[in-house]
Amino acid sequence: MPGIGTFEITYEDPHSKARLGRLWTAHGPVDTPVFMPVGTQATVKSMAPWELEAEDCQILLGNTYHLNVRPGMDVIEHFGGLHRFQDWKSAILTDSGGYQVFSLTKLRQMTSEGVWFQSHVDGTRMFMGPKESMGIQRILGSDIAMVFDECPPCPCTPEYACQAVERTLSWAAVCAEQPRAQGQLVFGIVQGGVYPQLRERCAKELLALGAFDGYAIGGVSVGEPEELIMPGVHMTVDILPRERPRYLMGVGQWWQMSESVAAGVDMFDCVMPTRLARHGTVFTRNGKYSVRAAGNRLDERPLEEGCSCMACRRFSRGYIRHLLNVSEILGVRLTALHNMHAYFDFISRMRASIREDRFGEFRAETARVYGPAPAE
RNA sequence: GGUGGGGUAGCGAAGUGGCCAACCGCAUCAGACUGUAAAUCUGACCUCUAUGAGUUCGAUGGUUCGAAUCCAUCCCCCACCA
Repeated sequence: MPGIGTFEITYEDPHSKARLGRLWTAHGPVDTPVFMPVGTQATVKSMAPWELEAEDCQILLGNTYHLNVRPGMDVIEHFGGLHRFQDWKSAILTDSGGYQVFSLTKLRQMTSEGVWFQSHVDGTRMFMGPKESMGIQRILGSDIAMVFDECPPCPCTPEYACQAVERTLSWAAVCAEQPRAQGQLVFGIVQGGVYPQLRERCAKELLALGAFDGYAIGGVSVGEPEELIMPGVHMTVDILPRERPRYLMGVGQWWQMSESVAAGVDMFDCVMPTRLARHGTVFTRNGKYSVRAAGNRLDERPLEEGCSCMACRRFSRGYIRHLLNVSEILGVRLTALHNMHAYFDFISRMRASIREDRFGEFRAETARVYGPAPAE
C-alpha cells in the first residue's frame, strides 16, 4: 500500500485536463474525481453510515466550527476522534471553519490573528485562528485538514479581497507549522475572489510554503455571476501542481463539476444533494424536479426510472410525495438516499467516460441537461 | 317549547359603521437553495381580458353618503333548561 498522502494519477484525458487518480489517506484510498458528501455535524443529514457505504463513499466532510460548538472537543476526545464517534471507517476531510467566516458574517468579527465568533447556538464568544482551527482538527483526527482561511463574499472590493488573501496566506503559514494528528494531510486554500491576479498570487505563495498535500480553490459560488466561475477555476487550476490533488470547495452543480474536472479538478463537496432532498427536489439523469408537485400525486413510477437506489427499488413518487407532504421523516430520508445515489452515479459515470475516452460527450450531455440557462 | 351563544374566503380564526377583498395560523401551489444558523426561506392563494375591474362575510329586505359590522324577518348550528 502506498504511503499516506500519495496521489497516484492513473489516467489523463488526452482531450482535456481531466485525470483519474487515487489519493491515499490514513483511512484508505479515495478515487478521484470524487464527490464528498457534507456531514457538518458528524452526520450526513438524514443518512446512516451504511447507506453511504453502500454507495462506495470513500470520504466525508466534517466541520471544525460546528463540531467545536457542539458537541465540543472534550466529547470528541473522550470518544477517541471523529471516526470512532460517528462510526465512519473511511476517510474524513474537515473544513476549517473558513466557510463560517462567510456564512456567519453577522456573528463574527475579523482580526488579523483570527476570528471572534459569537456562537449561533447560545451566543458564547469564541476565538478561532489558524492555531485553534488546526488544534481542533487534530483532535477530530480527520484524514485531511483544511487550513483556516477567510472566504470573502462576492461582491467585494479588490482591496478587501486582497486583504483576505493576505490573511489567508499568513494563516496558512501558521497552519503549516501546527502539530497534526497521525497521518493527517493538510490542504492549502486559494482565495482571491473574482480577481485573477489575486488568485494567482495566493496560489503561488501557498506553493512557495511547500507544506501542503493538496490545494483547494475556495471562495467560489459565494454570490459571483455564473459566467465568472469557470474562468476562475481554469486559471487557478493551471497554477496548481499537476501531481497534487485539487479540490474545488463547495461546488456541486453537475455541469460545474464536469467542467471543473475538464479543467483538472479532482475533488468536490456540496450540500446540494442532501439539502435539496430535504426540500423535496430530486436529481435524475434527465434533470431535477420537485417531488411535491401536484402532478406526482398519482404517479406510480419510482423517483427515477431505472434507478437502483433503495428508494426507487421499492417506492412510488406518489407515495414519497405523500410522505413529504405530511412531513414524515422517511420522505426526506428517501429523497436523500436517492439524491446521494444520483450524485455517486453521476461521478462514476463521469470517471467511466474519461477512462473510455467519451468525456467530451459526457460533458456535452451534462451541460445540455443541467447547464445554466442560456443568457438572454 | 324556553333561554343564551353563534354562522367570515378550503379549514381554523380576527374584524363589530369608512384605513376591508377582509389581520393571522393551517392546508394547498410555485420558486430559491453550491466548503449546511437551512426538514429552511421567498412568493401566490375570491374571480377576471388583471399596476385595473368585478363579485363577497348564512338568506332576504331595510337604515346610512357609506354595512362583514346597525335594524327586521327567515334559515341553520351549539349549550343549558323543560
